Amino acid sequence: MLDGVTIGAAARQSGVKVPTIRYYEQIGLLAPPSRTESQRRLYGKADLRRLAFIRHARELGFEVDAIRTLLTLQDDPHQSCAAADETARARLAEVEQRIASLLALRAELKRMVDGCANGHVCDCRVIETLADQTHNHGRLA
Amino acid sequence: MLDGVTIGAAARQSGVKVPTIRYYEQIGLLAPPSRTESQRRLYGKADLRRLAFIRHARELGFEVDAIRTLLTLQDDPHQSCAAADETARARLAEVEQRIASLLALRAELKRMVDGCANGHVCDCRVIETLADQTHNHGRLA
DNA sequence: GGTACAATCTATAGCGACTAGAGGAGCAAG
DNA sequence: CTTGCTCCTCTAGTCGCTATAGATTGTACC
Repeated sequence: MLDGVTIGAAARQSGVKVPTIRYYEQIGLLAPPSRTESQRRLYGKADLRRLAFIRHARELGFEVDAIRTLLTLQDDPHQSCAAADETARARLAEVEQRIASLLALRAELKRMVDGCANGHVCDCRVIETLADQTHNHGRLA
Repeated sequence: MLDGVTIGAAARQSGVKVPTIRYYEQIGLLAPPSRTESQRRLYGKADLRRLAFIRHARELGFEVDAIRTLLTLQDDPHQSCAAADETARARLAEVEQRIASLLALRAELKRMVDGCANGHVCDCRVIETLADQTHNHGRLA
């Protein structure tokens, strides 16, 4: 199977934008695909799967370097999966951290918004809340 | 008031790094402070408050442009607070969205990590989970 | 076949929000 | 006086794209 789909179709199917696909090729995340005579890229099934993989991982917040690692592991499945597990674990910790801080943030934003009488005159606490530095984690006074 | 603290002290007190303070000045988020004879920046109380405000807002995930808006409102408190409220509301929506997707992500990562027998041989599902774009139980190349 | 228009190509520059480095000057303490 | 820290300016790099320019090429319709 030497033929495949054009970059546009690949973009549609994978959900990765055209320039982003080219960018991934440029940074070596995606191998250069075969080309038509007129130098157009042709993507096969494997490329599409790889693209979907990348996209999914990016959506999950994995950095490109982490994805590179995962892809290497994928390419050589006999390797230990410890690295993949490690990567996922690190990410999980990160995510839980992030969730916690976003929950705190949401509470604060809610407080801010609630403090502002919706259709009323300026009784707004948004700025005061932001200016309020009782969240001082700086040492000293 | 001609004196104040140096940029290093300001950084320590506000929690904003020295180069970042200079950067904020450069992009007009912070007014150029007074200087010593040898051209060192001197920050007063108001500057420190503003820096803390900026930092707090950045921590809350406000973009620099949004902060600029908030600072303008702060500088002229007679203006309607609707804009500030609006900004905060938009941010809140964003944050709730973000939390939702992170919760989904956490579930997926947990599933991934749990799928990998901890100290054991490769039974690892990290890569499969990531490659699985349709939530089918397909295998990958 | 002609013509219009979409998709593709390369190459380069820009974005946000910093961060790092070079190379030099000032200042406080031993 | 010298060591070592802080500070100065300036430029360039980071990450993960995104946008633009200008040149082909492929496709659809007549």
